[in-house]
Amino acid sequence: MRDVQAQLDLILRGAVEVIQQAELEAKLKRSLAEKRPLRVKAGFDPTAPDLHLGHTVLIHKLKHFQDLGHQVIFLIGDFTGMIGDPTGVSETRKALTKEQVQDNAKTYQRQIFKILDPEKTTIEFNSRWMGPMTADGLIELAAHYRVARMMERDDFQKRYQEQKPISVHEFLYPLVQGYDSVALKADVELGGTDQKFNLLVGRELQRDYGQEPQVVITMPLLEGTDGVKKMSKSVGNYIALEDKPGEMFGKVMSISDTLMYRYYELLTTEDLGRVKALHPMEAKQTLAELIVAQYHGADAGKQAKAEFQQKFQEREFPDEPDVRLRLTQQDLRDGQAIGLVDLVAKTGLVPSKSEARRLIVQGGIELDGQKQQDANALLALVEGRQYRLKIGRRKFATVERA
RNA sequence: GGGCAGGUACCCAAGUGGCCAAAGGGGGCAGACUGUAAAUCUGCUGGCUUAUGUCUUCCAAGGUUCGAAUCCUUGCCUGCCCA
Repeated sequence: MRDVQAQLDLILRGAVEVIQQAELEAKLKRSLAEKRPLRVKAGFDPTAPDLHLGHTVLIHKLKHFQDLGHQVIFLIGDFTGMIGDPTGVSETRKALTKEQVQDNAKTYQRQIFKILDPEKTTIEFNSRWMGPMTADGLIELAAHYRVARMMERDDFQKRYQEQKPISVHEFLYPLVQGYDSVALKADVELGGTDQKFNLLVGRELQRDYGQEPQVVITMPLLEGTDGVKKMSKSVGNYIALEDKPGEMFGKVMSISDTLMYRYYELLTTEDLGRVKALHPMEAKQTLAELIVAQYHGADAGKQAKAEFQQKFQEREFPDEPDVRLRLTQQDLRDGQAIGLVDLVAKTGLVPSKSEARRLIVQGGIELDGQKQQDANALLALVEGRQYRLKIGRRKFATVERA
């Protein structure tokens, strides 16, 4: 184990806030002296089956602790997941069923080991202690915190002022998360900056339960692909760890340059000075390749890059279209031609015929490289020939007569 | 339990009897421009056999009316105030 200063350097990298740094130093010092690794906890809500890059900011930080020889606890909030974290939401979240939570939790375990060392990682479920807790226990827990303190929370207050609903069970969420730290005797808890309130509840509860309060380390929230809102499953601006290589690559490429540097900072170990010296597009492709490689392997990274260049940069038709359409005799009018609108709609890459028509009129459709703008066009397709249909910017289909 | 204010398209939100498939904003999609982006500008954004056509929409079910997102009744949901 490295000395305190060396550990601090790594631990503080990228961190927004440490509460309290002096306590952290003391804990590290003692850990070193007693050869007792710190217990480092980070909790995740299994609200959706996929982890995304936003979560990996924390997971990377866990990895740092792991590399320093500390005990990393990946806490799956299967119990809290049924409550739904009210943090940052403007309305009550829907609760998940037990089955959903379990399925999602399984996926989580598979995904995090692309970063963490499975041998050295403890996985916990907070249902282990929350499940058996009786109503008495819950009431006792609830007695440890005040409503006024609860309402200090920005999001609760905002909702309250805006006359939006707050359910009582949402108050339980911070309490349970805090109690997790008690149950796990956590020395350190990691979380996003938005989690600060919940993390601090942990400190207070630990103190109340006679434990030394955990050190809280907050990490920045990674912005999603839109570059504005935090990456989140519910907003849909996320890059999932299990996105297909091509999709993952494409999503990374669609982010703004500013955001790209942020991703470099938080998701890689690349030297930022060196990255900034590169042409932005080069840098972005390298980033995309790095990320794909981490989750799908080096080959997949290279391949995704090559495909992307072919498909978008060279504006060539990809080897693998999204859809291969084979038209039968019934699809053709008089056994010969097909309306352009019908053809586009038949690929299923467009939600309705009206949408297909709109795309045509707006110049979003190309057949064999030719822009098609006549919505009423009838196409006579030659048998045995393959046609290439480009729909919008990123949808491709091949068409032939069966 | 009582009083009051609300529930409109993916989201926010306007609309209080016909001119409403429903203003405006956001988001999304497309085009131009580019570095494949971002930013910007423009257009589109319920479905259908594309029609100055038609069908289905404004919490739900009934009702009034030639005609309802708009009025009435009941129900469900949300918030506030009082108890």
